[in-house]
Amino acid sequence: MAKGPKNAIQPSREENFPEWYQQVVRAADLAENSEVRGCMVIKPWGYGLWENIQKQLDKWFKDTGHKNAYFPLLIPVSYLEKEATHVEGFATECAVVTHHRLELKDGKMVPSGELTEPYVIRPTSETIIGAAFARWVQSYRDLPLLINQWANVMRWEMRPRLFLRTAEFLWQEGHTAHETAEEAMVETARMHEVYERFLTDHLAVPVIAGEKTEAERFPGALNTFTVEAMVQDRKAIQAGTSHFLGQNFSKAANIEFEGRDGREFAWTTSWGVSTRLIGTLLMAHSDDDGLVLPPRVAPTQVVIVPVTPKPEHEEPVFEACDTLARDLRSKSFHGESITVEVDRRDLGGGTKAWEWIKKGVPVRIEIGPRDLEKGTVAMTRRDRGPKEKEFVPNADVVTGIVATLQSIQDNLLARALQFREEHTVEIESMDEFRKFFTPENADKPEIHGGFALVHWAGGVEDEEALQKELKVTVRCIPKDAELRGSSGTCIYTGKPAEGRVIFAKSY
RNA sequence: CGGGGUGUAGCACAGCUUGGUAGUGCGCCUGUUUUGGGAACAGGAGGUCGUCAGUUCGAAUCUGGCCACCCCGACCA
Repeated sequence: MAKGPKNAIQPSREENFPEWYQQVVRAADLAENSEVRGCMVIKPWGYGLWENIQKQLDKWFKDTGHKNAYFPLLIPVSYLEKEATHVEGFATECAVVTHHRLELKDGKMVPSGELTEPYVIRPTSETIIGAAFARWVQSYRDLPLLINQWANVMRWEMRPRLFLRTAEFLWQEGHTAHETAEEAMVETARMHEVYERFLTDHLAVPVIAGEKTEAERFPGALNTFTVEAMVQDRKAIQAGTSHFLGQNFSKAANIEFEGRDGREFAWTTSWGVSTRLIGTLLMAHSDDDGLVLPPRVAPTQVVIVPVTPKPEHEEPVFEACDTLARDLRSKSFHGESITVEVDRRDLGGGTKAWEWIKKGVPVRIEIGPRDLEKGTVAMTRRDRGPKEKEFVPNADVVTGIVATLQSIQDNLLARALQFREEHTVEIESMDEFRKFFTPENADKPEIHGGFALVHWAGGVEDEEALQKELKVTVRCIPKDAELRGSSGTCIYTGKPAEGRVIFAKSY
């Protein structure tokens, strides 16, 4: 019997993290590159993850008073022009629609029927939603207006990577309008917290919540709040953002209403997360055997693999599998019935087992003839080694499954948190700072760095200089008082600084 | 947009220097034996060699144009 390699994914994370990432995406059958550069085909296993993310977040959006709606894919260029900073921020990555028909010329279809005004395919929808809000809001009694949209957007990226940065991606964008600045700020903070809670409790990804500096702010926003995660190459990834837009967009789009004391402009917010969450999830938890999924978002939480050495075993073993599947499905985990799949495909047991390992299914159960005799099953957890098989009495599987799933969920979070803490340091000098962010091997940089908590009082130019020198940026000004720490001296400018910020390399 | 590289079966690649009619591994199909951790054997299907032109009796192989993709940089919520 030929043995496969020790680990399912080559190269390992240590050897080549970006390549490992791509191999995990492929091995787990999440998505593939399409014939259109920068666009991806999201396959059922990847889309199942997105559906779970959607389902759970959507519930929270509704719980906090929002309603879903849908706005057009095409946005008149003149709309983008209305907000100066905004157009500047997105101009370089817009796909532009200029024609509305094709004509056959020399056997080729060529665009014809030029539009009088070109459209951009939405890179985000502040402007077109703003125009709708302007129509909908007449009086302070129409406020607050709390809208969310699930949609695709397009940003023409130079260097695409599946889930992390693609030209087209799926996301959710919330857009709200309020009577006062205070209400809008409360909304911004509330959704920021929703994201923080979702990443922590559902994706088991610990995040640092905080505010962006001017250099990293959303084009057109007064304040941008972010949740930043650390993934296993110790880089930061922005997992969700919530923006306080002030009156910038309401003035641009004329969201004006009859207030309690005369005409006023509304205060707006916007907030979003995207399919990037899937890339974040992957890089936070997966190992050298492939994807590792937190039970709360796994498309299938338990897989049952029948082991049938002889044809005559099939009937009783399949029956036992189906019975167990039914019993497990009758249990509920966080209010949803447990998702179970029985893999009856006619393939070698080992092959099937490894497929599910690579897909990251939290719990794998094998049932064979010997188990039928003893009334047990063989159980493995994806957060442990692939050979750590436990033989569990049948009845205990059913009674214990909820606790097992929760234990995996908790373990993943604890593990990720520990990883982040191990690679978060307070730094007091530029020498130390440079050393922290400089790989020892310049030709083939090893995994290095992490989160650096430093006192900072620099401006946009100072951040740009550091980005140029070390490829690091301020990820956020942490909300958490403990991380923020006490006042001190800016590590770069020497000016007094109110507290610490987080520097890191980022996606 | 600059610098480098690669296009050969579903995937990964060899063959090219020295032109002679298409190969290997994985995957796929059929059969037999297998099956408690990535099975073995036998047989089989699958390719206008990125594209257009040139050289030649003959081009995957040599020459030129074009196209696509990848890496590095620039850019990037």
